[in-house]
Amino acid sequence: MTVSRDAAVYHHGDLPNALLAALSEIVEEKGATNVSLREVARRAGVSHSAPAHHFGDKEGMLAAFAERGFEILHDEAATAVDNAAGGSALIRLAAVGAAYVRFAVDHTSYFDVMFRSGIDTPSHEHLSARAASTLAVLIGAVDDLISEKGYTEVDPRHMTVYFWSLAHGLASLAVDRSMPPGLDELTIEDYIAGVFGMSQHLNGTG
Amino acid sequence: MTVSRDAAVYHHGDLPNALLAALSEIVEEKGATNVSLREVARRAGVSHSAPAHHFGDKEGMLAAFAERGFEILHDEAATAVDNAAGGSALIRLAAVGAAYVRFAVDHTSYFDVMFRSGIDTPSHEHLSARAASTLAVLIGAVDDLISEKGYTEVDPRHMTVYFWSLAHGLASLAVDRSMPPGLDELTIEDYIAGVFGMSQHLNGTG
DNA sequence: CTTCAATCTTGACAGTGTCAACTAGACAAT
DNA sequence: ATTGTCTAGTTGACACTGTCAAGATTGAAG
Repeated sequence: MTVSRDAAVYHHGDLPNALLAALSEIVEEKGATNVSLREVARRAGVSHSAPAHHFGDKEGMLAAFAERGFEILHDEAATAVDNAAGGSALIRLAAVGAAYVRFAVDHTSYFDVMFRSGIDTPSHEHLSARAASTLAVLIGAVDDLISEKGYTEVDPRHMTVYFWSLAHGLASLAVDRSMPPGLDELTIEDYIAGVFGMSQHLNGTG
Repeated sequence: MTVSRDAAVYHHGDLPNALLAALSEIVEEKGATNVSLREVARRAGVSHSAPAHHFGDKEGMLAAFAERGFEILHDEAATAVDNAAGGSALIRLAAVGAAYVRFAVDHTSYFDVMFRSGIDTPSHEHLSARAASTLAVLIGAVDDLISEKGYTEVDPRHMTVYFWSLAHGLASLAVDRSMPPGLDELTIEDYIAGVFGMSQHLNGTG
């Protein structure tokens, strides 16, 4: 994505996308906490303050990137539900969780910026809207489970937090590669099967 | 913790502790990603490069702080197990999880630095040792559950990751205050009861 | 009293985020 | 063709940052 910089180019055509692509590279190399606006600009072949012109400030740039992350996550979670349409509600719920973890592992730079770059999500309107609509996929799957099982004593909000915690926690551990000793040689699919299988085992349906 | 700076003080007596106390303040105010060595130094009333002298560099300072966080978390988790010594192994396991979440909420600055400041834990020997011994508390509680229940088909490593994910995920959501709509007015104790209660409900013992 | 190591300071350097002022180009109206 | 105007990008400056080398100060051991 690094671009040779001969002369000033005043109309790039699609600079915001180019900047976010450069950002993605840098996050992958050095982590979300070691990003600088100026290096993003350098890699995109533009002047040092071009990014701020498009995104307002550094946090704005990270928020724009995180927004895209939520779009991708939303789509992948929704697709997972569709692909598991033939199974039980619990299967679909586990599919959402697995999609969440796979997203974190396959798109680490997005996950890193979304959850660990220090941006204040609520203060970015578009970003928090995307986050909410992503969460809605999970909530829908939980509601399906509750109505399928006919649960009456279960608070759906608690169950949502339960599955969200499970998925987000596993995703965090996997991205950090901080698995327990003796478990770090397993693949991410092993973790997913183990954890969501544990959930089903404890549920007595596995 | 801010100290008036009249003249040079060459032997503070306990500067490392004073620096980490100042760090804690700043993290609480502005988050772990907005910390600077120089502001830490200013608040402790010393010169701008005193922190680097004690901790090597910025990441070293964060690592030293994170190390203390793991010590506290270890102690609180171990205490939780002791306090639940009369109950079942599952009760003790839930107590460890609850202690984990309470630690994150009550000591947000520690949690923030430990897991979201971008430090590379494995490259800090003391830090990763403390992290491992903290994890050992959880592993012990899992082993107890498995032997108490007589599980034979359950991989203890999978079960460890399961409970760790649950606790770490809930802690992350709670610290970020990113709970589902309609659930943000509940207290952290509600979340804990809901999530670990969910775990027991699915297990058929609650 | 001397030496010495540890503690902390001073000063410098390159890199950073942000802001104001400037410029280049596209595009429409005349 | 000329003009005007809006958007996109630049330039230059400022205060702040992490890091490093060199110096200053102190407590303690001999």
